[in-house]
Amino acid sequence: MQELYDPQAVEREAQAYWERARSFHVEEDPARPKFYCLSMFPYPSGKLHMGHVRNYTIGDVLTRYHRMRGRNVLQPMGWDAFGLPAENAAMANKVPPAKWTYDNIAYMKAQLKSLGFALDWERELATCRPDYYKWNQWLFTRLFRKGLAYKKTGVVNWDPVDQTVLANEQVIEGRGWRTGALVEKREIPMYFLRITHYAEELLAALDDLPGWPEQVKLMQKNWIGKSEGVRIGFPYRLDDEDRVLWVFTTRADTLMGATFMAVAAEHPIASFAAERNPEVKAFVEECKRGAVMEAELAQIEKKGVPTGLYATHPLSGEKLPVWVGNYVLMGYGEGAVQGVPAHDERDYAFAQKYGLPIKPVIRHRLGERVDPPWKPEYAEYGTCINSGAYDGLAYQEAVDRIAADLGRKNLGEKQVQWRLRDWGISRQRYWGCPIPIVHCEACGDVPVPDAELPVKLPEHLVPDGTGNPLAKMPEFYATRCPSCGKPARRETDTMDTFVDSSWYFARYACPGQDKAMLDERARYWMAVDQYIGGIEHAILHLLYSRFFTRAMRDEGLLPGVSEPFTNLLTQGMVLAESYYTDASGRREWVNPGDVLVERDAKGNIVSAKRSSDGVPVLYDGIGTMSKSKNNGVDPQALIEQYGADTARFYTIFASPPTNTLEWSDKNVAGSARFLKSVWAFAYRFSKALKSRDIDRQRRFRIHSELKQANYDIQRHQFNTVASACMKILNALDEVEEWNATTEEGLSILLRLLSPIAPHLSHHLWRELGFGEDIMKAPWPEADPAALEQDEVELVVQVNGKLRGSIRVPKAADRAAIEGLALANANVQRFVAGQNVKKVVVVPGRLVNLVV
RNA sequence: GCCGGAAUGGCGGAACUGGUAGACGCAGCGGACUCAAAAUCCGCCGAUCGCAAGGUCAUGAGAGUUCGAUUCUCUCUUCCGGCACCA
Repeated sequence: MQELYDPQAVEREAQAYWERARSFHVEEDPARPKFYCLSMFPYPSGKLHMGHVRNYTIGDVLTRYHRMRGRNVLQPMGWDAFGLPAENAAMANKVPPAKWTYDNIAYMKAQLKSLGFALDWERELATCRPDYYKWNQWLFTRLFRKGLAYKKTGVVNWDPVDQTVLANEQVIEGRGWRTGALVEKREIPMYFLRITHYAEELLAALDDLPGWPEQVKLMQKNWIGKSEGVRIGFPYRLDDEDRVLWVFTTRADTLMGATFMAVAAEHPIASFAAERNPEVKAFVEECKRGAVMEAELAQIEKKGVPTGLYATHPLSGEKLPVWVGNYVLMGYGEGAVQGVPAHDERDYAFAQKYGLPIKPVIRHRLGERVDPPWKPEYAEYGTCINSGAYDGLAYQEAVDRIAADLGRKNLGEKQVQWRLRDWGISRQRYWGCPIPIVHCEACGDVPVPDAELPVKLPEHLVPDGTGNPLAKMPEFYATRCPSCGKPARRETDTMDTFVDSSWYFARYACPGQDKAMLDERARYWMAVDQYIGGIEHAILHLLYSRFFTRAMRDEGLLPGVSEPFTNLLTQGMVLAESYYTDASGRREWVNPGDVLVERDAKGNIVSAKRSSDGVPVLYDGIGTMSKSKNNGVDPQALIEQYGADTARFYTIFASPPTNTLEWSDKNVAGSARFLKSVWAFAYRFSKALKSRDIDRQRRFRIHSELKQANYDIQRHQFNTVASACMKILNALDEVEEWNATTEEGLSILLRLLSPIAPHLSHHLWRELGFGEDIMKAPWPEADPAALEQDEVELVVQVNGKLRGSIRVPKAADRAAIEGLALANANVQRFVAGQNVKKVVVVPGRLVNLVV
């Protein structure tokens, strides 16, 4: 055995072994329990970043662990290959998105291979390939025929200079990112998927996902947002015609306190009023300026303007003014609300601002009055007052009675309302999956027949930022109607890339299948047993995937499978420090790898300079790795300097998977040092003369660590598993004793370490003669006999404060323990002269004397 | 603004079901080896009082429950993620 650890050589050799043995190839095997372990696939942005390394290392640790525990483990990999960055790169470099994407895939695939992940590459897929997106299109036509996909108008960000639709990301402070023009809202026809059809099921099924973090389930629950309330009609007259203005409210009990109505700027009443009233028109136009982002909308100043119209209160007959309000969302409920200033904070602010009456109708904890300023108690449930027939009723009774009374007048009924909206999938962009629809003047929107699928996306175009190039390309859009054969126009919008990623996990099960979207192999592998990815996907991607799985189930593609992911692990983000210099007048970001930092004894930064030229740099704090701040750490450099095992070990050791990980080059050196000392220890072991002795002390320590490590691995706290490896090595290394316990300990250490640092473990396992392939060795379990102890140490507290410790026989009874505790000299100092009122004994842990 | 998280030494983090706060590692300091440096090895390492034994304080802030709270409850602060066209 070589004396020095050469990670590059060890890794090359191990990877060649796995390649030769096809170690990661998997097939369906009904005889063994299956385990489908999946990490979210990457967007091929250029090269791997540390977030990828972390994500795939976590997945690989679980994959190798379950493999050693005898499961048939599938871990595939692919590419989320459509999307906006490819178009941006295309514009910047005048290269087609396809070429840029395929080049990136090739580079990143080589990087993934160099990290030694146990991936079955024979299942690789890329969403931009026709053999994949064909099935997006196929399923879309099925959903379209069922009415689960349909067309209606939707609102988009419009850049009036480039004459193009912008993504939210491309709108910066209300302006287009390339043109700087003020962005406007525009309504255009789009295709929607009817996710609301499954709203009830998507909500209820969250209770049957014990393997998901509570936090994610709660976010999804709130996002779906079921609320039970009452739909209420307020009659009004328009153009000598009787009409009804409908609102939805969860607070029908406050109906008698309604003093005004407010409608969204897009509401038909607003449009009608705008035609007659210039003030309303100006306000509606003002509302149309700006972007569509909810976060922005929610923070703008609440404003409104009266339409001049009045609606009739359905119970009191009072005339209520109808306003247009910029805080009313057209997309939620009816696009109109009742204004109850006394019991709703937003309505209160609105009424205060415009001098509208405030009429308290609920007795709240502070009494019956509503006086400025607003207090949260005003919005709480209470009994009705000033409400005529409803006085004295509590919330539920009031709602029931009011709904019943409204029902008799045909002006209301109880209703369930969802916050969840249908999913608009149309994108006016080139680099995506074409929507398989042909627009025919005679036949309308006709889905492309199966035989003509896929609708192929031409791969040679270069977008120029002024709209979708497909719409300027007759060879693409000029076609004939599949139904009547007359000339027709092909849809040029493409699908939201979230569609691509909503079912890829099932497609991995069916490599090579070109006759169907999925086949019976998907039934063997689905659902994914462990899904791993960033917390930033907690809502959209995961919800869309849950929806798609149900849509596929109902198409007969996945019988009996409703949930795609049985267990979910949401990893934290990888952060790094950022530094800049403003020597040149504007901020120039310096990569932390090029910064020399000087710290004081407390570790605070005293000064920092660029290593290349000594220019002083300033510290900007810690944040997500990004191109704009030039603080990305390139995993490639790390792999080249230390090897893949160190990169993997560090990302696992640095923090638990769910935490954010703050990058530090110095800590990497510590991980490298540990792997080096494992090698050094193995080398000395290989040379040593071994006895057959067992030493109980060390064996106890090793098996205690192992027991804890096995618990930690099950709860996915991998950083302490890495610590356990260090602790075991420390225990082995403490004495120069080469016996049977050393050998056992080393074999435990290598197996425990192998999911994290597989190359080194693989090499040493063979080198030391433990076996042919460590992946085929059984996972180590703690030996209960090794954990037995005759004596235990108990901590002694007086009034909850630590005052000493005692050693007692394992079987000692309460009285004996109490006696020993009181005999302790330091304990005596604090007990002397006082009454012991109570003695708490926690077996195996502590004694607390209360005086 | 709304929804969901997080906060422990100079730093990353540990602490099992409410039971010894700071495991393991990094950085730092002192020493050994060396002509010297690197590497390696040994020791120290929350604050504070004390010659020492030991004491006191301390888990973002403030309250509460408990024999005992980093852990449970309430209020607040700061930071992070998401908000439907970034992926």
